[in-house]
Amino acid sequence: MHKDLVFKALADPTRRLMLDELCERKEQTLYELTARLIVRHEVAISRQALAKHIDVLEKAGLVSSEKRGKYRMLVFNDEPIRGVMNRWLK
Amino acid sequence: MHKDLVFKALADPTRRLMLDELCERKEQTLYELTARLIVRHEVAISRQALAKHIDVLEKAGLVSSEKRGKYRMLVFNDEPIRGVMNRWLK
DNA sequence: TTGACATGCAACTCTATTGTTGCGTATTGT
DNA sequence: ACAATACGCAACAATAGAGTTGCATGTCAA
Repeated sequence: MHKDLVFKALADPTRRLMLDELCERKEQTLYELTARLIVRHEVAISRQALAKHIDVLEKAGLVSSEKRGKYRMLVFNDEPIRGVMNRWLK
Repeated sequence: MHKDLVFKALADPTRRLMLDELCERKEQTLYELTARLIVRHEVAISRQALAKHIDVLEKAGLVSSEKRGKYRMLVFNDEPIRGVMNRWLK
C-alpha cells in the first residue's frame, strides 16, 4: 500500500463519490456503479472514464475487483484510508 | 474549509513533505522551510515553486501565513485534516 | 449460433498542475 | 545611502490528469 497512490486517488471528486457509493453498497458491478453515479449523483461521464477511475482506486488498494462472468464485481476496502492522516495529528 | 481543496493539497508529495516539516516545527519562515526541505529532505526545487505550494496549502487552510517585516511566517494548522476521512470509516 | 450486453484497450484532445526564469519590491543592517 | 536579503509577480514550458471516441473481446440468453 503506497500512500502516494492513496492520496492521488483521493484527490479527484468523482473518485471520492465512487468511494461514497461503494462504501454504502460494498459490492457492485462496474455497470451498476456507473448507472448509480449518473442517476443518483448526476455525474455526467462515460463508462470508460469511470473504468479508468476504478483502475486508479484499485492501484491504491481502495477497491478490489473480481471478474464474474461478464461482470466485474467491485468491492470497497477502507484499509488504506486508516492511518494515512495520523502523521499530522498529535 | 472546502474538502476539495484539502484533498487536492494533500495529493502532491512535496506538499506533504512541507506539512511534515511544518508539523515538526510549527513556525518557520518560507526561507527556513525552503532551506530545510533542500538540505534535510533533498528536495531539488526552487523557492518560487515552494511559494506556489504554500499558496495551495493556504487556500486549503492547512497553513496560515503572517507577514513580519521582510519575513513570511508560516504556521501549520491541522484542523482541516481532522475528520476528512471519516466518511469512509465505520 | 447469433445478437445483445458488459467490459477491455488504444489513440486522441483538452486542461490543470508543476516547475522554471526573469524581474520587481520592500525591509534590514552597516 | 546602499547593498544584501526575503519575498512577490508574471510569462513561459513541460508534464500529468481527466475525458472522449472507436473498436475489439468475452459472456450469456434465446
